Amino acid sequence: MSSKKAPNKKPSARPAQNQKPAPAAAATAEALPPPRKGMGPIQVVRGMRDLLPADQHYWRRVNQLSDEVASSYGFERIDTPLVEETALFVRGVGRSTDIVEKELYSWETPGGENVALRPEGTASAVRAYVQHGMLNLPQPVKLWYTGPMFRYDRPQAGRFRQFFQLGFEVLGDADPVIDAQLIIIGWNYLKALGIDATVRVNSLGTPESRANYKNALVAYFRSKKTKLSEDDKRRLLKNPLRLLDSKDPAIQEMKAEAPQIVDWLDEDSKAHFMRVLEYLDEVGVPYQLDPYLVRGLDYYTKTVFEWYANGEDQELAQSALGGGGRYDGLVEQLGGRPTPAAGFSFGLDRVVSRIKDTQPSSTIGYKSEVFIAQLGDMGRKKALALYEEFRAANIPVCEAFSKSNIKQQMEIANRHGSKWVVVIGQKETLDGTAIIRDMEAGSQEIVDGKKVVHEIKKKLGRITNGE
RNA sequence: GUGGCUAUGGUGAAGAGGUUAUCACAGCGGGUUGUGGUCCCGUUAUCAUGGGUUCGAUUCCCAUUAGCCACCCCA
Repeated sequence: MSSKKAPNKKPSARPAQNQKPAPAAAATAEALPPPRKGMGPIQVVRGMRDLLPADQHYWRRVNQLSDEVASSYGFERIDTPLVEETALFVRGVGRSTDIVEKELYSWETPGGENVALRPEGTASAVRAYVQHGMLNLPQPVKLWYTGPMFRYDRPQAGRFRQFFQLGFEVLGDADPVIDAQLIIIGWNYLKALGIDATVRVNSLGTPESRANYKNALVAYFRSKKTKLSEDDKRRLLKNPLRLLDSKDPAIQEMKAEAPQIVDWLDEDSKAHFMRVLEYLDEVGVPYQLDPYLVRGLDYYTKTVFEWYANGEDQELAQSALGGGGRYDGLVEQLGGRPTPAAGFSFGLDRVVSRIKDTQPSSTIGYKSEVFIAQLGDMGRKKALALYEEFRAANIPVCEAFSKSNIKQQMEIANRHGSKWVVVIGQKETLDGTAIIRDMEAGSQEIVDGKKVVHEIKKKLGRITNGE
């Protein structure tokens, strides 16, 4: 019933809770859909994308493996909200990082809260650890998660505003074996997907040793200030460690003479780092020492690492597949007791695009070995019921019930790669039979309508003579 | 946020300042309503959006938007 003419009732399907009395809209009832003047059909928002059916099997594989790997290493899944208080990321990730400074999707709610779409997962995991008193659980607590993250970055190949991360976090343990094992997990994960990658490792030491090093570094580059570009000068002030990452050839040269962080590590950090490397050696995980590796988030201490895909095509090799490290200060910084922790994450979009490149897919779409074709209304009814029988028997089966033309149905069956087609028409319904056609041989036989599923089971080798 | 390149049907391409914008693939329909993968036929585009130059633009110019690339940064 349409309530169009109802005099007093607003036909609003979805009454907004705190709707303001939009004055303009009241005047013209027609003006509801915003007229995107001159525009074509609506498209995805910039930096966002659809994961189409054709790609889903890659994602399924990646997600299944995530689950397997995580549980085989004793990690438990956690899902945190996509929206958190903005302060969580400001305090967690670091105020002066780009992620917070210019890439945060944040806004004020109608209730006046400052919230943001999560740009990464660690801060939320730590927040949950603190909030739910997980310090009372046997330590360490091992958590893993996967889901979309959001950064208002400029899109590029392998870089989106909504992207998917797989993350592992180990909270409540300072032992270097944790760091090593995280790297081993990542290594095994990539290996299982057939991705050839190298992990680069470095140590940033404690906040104190890092600060000392930073001073030394700044002093060094100050002395060469005249050779620095504007960009690099800005970085010198804001985030000097990043200078080491610069692709500027001038910097590359200066780097050689620059103080190296290893020389500034405190004894504890140095010993810690050595242990990590020893463990990696023990397991035979190949790694690359990278004294210039600095991560973009402020919370890292001691061990840091990043994965890069090996191979010629530099486009993808440029951007990290994932990375992580130890963050011994973060839990305290977010209001918990001082708690050591470490973790890492993978960018699944990049992982998927990598396996797409190296391992092109062959199978697309839903595959089943049996197709049910029907003719006439009686046949269709019978077929509909038969479909349920197959489902109950756990036999993958497909159909095209909306088609009445048998020819078309055969065509579709063929496209699905079905090996057998069960045909039920007027005649079969009346006789209580069904036709089973062998698509490869091109032959067909008539069977008892009640035994169709049984016959197919036999053909699929699910029943041996004994039954 | 800065700079460069690009923008033609669902996809991949071709195209010229001017009457019906080509080609391939996919899709849908059909080849006399009970049988497939070949074949044949039909059908599928206001040439990204807005503006300008011109008698005339999809083709030239500008802006916008988006994609890609480099920077920045990162997963």
